[in-house]
Amino acid sequence: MKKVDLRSDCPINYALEYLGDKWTLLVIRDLVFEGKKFFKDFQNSQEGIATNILSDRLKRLEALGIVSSAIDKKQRRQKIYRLSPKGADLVPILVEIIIWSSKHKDGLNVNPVFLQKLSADKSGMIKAIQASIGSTQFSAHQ
Amino acid sequence: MKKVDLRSDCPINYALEYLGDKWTLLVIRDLVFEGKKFFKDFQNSQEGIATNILSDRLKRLEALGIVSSAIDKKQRRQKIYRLSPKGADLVPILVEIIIWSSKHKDGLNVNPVFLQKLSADKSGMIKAIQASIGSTQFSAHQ
DNA sequence: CTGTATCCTTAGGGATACTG
DNA sequence: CAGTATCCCTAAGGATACAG
Repeated sequence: MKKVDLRSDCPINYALEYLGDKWTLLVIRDLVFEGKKFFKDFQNSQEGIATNILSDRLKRLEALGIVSSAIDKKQRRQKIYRLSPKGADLVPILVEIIIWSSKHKDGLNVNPVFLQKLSADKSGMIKAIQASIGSTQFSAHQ
Repeated sequence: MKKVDLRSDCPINYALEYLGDKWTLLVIRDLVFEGKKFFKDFQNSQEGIATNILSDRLKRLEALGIVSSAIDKKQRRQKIYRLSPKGADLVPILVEIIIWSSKHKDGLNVNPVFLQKLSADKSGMIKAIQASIGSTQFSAHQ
C-alpha cells in the first residue's frame, strides 16, 4: 500500500484523494445497490469498466479497508467481494448524491418509490440500505 | 457549454461526471465553509490550485448553474462568486463526506464542536450551514 | 487583481493479449 | 473465470508568462 501525501488535512480533500475518480464510487454503488459480488459482475456494469482499472480499484478499496474479499466456499475459484463497515458508512454519501442528481437533472434512471421512501424517512432508509448490502433489495434504479 | 454524453443515466454517475475530479468539490467547499468570494480567495486555498484550473472550474460550475458571478459593486474590477440554490443543495453531500472522513481517518483538521452539533441535529445544522453561505460562520475546520 | 494562453509532463484509463 | 501485463493515447493538470 503506497503512502500518499495528502494535499491537505481537510476531510473533503481526504475523501477526494481516495475516492475522487470516475470509477471508485461506481464500484461501491454496485456493491451497495446492485448486490454485485464477483469480478465479472462489476465488469458488466452499465458504464463498461476496463479489467485493469477494475482490478486496480478493487485492490485500492481493499487496501483502504472499504472492501474485503474472500474465496467463495461454494465456487472455489471465485473471489467474492463485499463491503466492510467502513464501506457501509459511505451509504449516506451515496444517498445524498442520488437525491441531488435526481433533483437537478431530468431523465436519470431513479426509482421514484425509492426517492419517496427517502424523503419520508431518510435515516431509516439509510439503515435499511446498510442492512441490505449484498442483496438487491434496494435498487436506486428502476 | 459543451454537450457531454453521459456514460449512463445513473444518478451517481451523473454527479461523478460533473463534480468527480480532484478540484471541483474543493471550490464548493471554499464557497460553503470558508466564505470565499473572489478569484484570489480560491487561489489561496491550502491545496494550491493553478490559475488555469481554477478558471476552468469556476466556468464549468457557472455553466452548470451551481455558481453565479457578478461584478462587485464596490470593487468595480472584482468579480464576485457565489453559490446558487443548486449549489447550496450540495451541502448535505459535503456534510456526509466530512462525517465519513472524520470517522475513518485520524489527524484531519475538523472542528469537534462542528461534528458535535452535526450528530446532535444533522438536518438542523445543514439548514444553518445553507443559510450561512457567504459568511464564515460555520467552518468545518478548526 | 482577474483571469487567459501556452507549454509540457504525467497519470488515468481504453483496448486487448495473456496467464493461472 | 479472475485477474495481470502491455501498449498506447488522451485529458488533466502543474508552471509560468502575459493581457485587460
